[in-house]
Amino acid sequence: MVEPVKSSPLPAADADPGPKYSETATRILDAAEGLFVELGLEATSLRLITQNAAVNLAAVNYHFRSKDALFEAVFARRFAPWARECLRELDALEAKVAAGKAVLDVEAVMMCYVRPALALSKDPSGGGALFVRLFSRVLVENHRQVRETLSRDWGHLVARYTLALGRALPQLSSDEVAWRLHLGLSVMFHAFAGNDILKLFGRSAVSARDPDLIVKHVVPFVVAGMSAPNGRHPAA
Amino acid sequence: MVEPVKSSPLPAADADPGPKYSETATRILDAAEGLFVELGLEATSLRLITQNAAVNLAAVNYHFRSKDALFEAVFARRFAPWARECLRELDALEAKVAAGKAVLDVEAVMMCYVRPALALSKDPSGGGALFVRLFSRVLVENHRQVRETLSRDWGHLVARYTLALGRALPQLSSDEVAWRLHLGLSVMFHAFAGNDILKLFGRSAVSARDPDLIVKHVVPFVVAGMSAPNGRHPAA
DNA sequence: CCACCATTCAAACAACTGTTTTAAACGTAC
DNA sequence: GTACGTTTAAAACAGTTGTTTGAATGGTGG
Repeated sequence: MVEPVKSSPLPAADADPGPKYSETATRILDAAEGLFVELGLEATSLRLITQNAAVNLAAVNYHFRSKDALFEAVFARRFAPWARECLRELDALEAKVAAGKAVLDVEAVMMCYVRPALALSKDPSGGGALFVRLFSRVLVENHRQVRETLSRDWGHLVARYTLALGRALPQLSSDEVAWRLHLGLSVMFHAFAGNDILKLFGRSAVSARDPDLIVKHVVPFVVAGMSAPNGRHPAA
Repeated sequence: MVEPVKSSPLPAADADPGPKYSETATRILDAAEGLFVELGLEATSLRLITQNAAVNLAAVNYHFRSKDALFEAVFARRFAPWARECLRELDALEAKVAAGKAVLDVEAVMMCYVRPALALSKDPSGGGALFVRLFSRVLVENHRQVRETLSRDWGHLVARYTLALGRALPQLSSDEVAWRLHLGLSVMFHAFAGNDILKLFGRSAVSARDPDLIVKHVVPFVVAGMSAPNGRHPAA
């Protein structure tokens, strides 16, 4: 359980490092993370968490207020740095475009999502890969608290992607841009999360979970989907 | 709670009608369905179910063996007819193709999924729309029992789609066909389930849940994505 | 050394969980 | 009428849940 050395090439002076946790709190967060992903919030008991973390039961309510607050902390610990990286990617792209050193096309915008997601999936501590799956649980389980935090603190992130994609697809209405972003992010999100419907049927020929392989297949798919000609409804 | 009249134009002689439930059992299934979707399996207590269904607590263990078996029954009640409809679509398409009355292209194959999914979403009882969301819960919550049932009884359904898509995309390797099917089904599945990531951030410009609107936008996206030129990895 | 703080610990709290049991009522078919 | 499958009712079962309590512990600064 050695903390990985921060390897970001640019320290990003304005980055809020976020709260620091004691060793006990960190052990709780790590244990809870894995269990929440595997079993879900409701099916994971505090006793199982503290047992896996080798800490006392009361430590959870001491360091975090409640089980729900613990879940929020587990989520926020990974989400905030990731979202900041997404913003940095968008900033970098727009700076390059402004300087005439890059073109703002669909692929460039999508790579601003793919690169942070790929970095997460390859996080050597394994926590990043867990987080992606945790995120998809949040999506379908619809946790009220997390949803409020996301829309309050990170709504502008979505706005940034929407704006950039709109510039890359000027021939589409803003309505259609929103749909393309919705669909495109959906594929990538669930691809990285490993939410494989075919696997449910025991018939997934998609080989395992190599993040680079995911990128290789998902990027052409999404770029083509997003760049599709204007939607006309095919005969049902 | 009036049972909708079966409106299938073709009775499909070989269709297994599945188990019939008493009125009490049906009321339990209906109440459980809504609660499982909204709260999840673990967070839904039998007492809440029986209270919503206005039946006695013991009725659950009488009609279904256990809570887990009830969940399976809730899932199977909607899944089986839907999967049979998918098979019927594939049969019909292949018959048409064999007779020279249709071409086996990507869109035709995908419509064999879209039409049943659309019918579900428009189910006037509302149960179909609930089921799609329940299905996505099963996907991320990874219920062992349901997974076993699906791979045992319905694995061939996936094989059928894979085969058909492979014929529609003869220039792709079977590996790439599997990836395209995985990604394409993923978009459609989560689109119909309403798993909207942008909504999590409170910034979904995607107007509501009109199933026809979903089809209108998702079909061109998926067809384009699936028909994308062979994947080469763009520079990270 | 003592006081102070944060932390840990075992124990207990009331509430809720799925499930079972016992009993009594209901309608229908033989 | 008697038997049977169904349903209701109320109660109890043994476990587990999140949370709280109060005492014990540990190290740091005065």
